[in-house]
Amino acid sequence: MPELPEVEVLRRDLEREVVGRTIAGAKVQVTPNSLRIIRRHAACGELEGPLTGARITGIRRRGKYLLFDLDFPGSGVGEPGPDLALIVHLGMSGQLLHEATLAPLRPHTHLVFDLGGGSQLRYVDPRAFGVLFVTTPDAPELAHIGLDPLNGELTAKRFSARLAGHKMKLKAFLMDQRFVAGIGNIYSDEALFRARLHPFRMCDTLSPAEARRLYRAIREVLTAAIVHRGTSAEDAQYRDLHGATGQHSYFLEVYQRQGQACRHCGRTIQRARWTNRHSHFCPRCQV
DNA sequence: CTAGGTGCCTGATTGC
DNA sequence: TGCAATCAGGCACCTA
Repeated sequence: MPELPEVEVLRRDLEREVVGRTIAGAKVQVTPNSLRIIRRHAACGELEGPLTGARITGIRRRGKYLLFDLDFPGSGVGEPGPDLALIVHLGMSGQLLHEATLAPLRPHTHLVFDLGGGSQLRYVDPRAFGVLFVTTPDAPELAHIGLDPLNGELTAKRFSARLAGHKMKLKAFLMDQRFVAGIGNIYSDEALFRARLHPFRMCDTLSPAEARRLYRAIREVLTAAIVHRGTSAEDAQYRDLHGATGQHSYFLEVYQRQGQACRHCGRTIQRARWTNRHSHFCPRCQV
């Protein structure tokens, strides 16, 4: 499932391939799932209208959200900054694919953006947990998203302070988008393993050294995953802009390795349920 | 403030 | 062989 590294890989691909291009046309494929994905708009036209004729001037990321900055050639000449933003959240199974206009539409294609020059940007999402909408460039809908662990916003000091102020499990803290932006089930498990911390430890029981260890582990795990172009695990259908898989699944230490030996100490990796979600961890390495 | 539950959805897998 | 049940997960929303 797309978390920060997967969304960042996609952002970089999009920056290279679609920034500077103009959306010649936007079309919602009208199905119940498609309408649910664009549910912030009452009608397809509210999305198709504003997007048509817009020039893509930049791609930003906030946590797991992608923001396409859009400019309109005719409007606000000389005004700095974009006029509008297109927000995309991939949910569980969303894919943004740059495909030839002549290529047949895949099943579960919900939106098609015509980029001219014989190519299209397509939003495909079998489980349809994704969300897509247009808003103002400051995107007030994303105000709840917390600090980014990689771009300098989340310093070790800020992280430790936030951690100490909460009485909840580490797993819950890491997954909560208000505190650290962009971490989901895969990378919370991997970061906790790397920091040698048990997922059910309480935030306020960590020593300063342990908090720093967790901070470093988060950054190292996310950075490595970006280098490997993301995780495309068995049930994680992540694909990049060209439909290619990421290679980070080969580097996972605990996620979906339950029953297998810990590569560090040899003990069997455990899986434990916590409020409808699973945590994977080594019972010896993680305390 | 936090914990924990539900619903949304499809495809792969498991069970009978 | 075939069909039904189960599970995976992020997030919004709800109650205690």
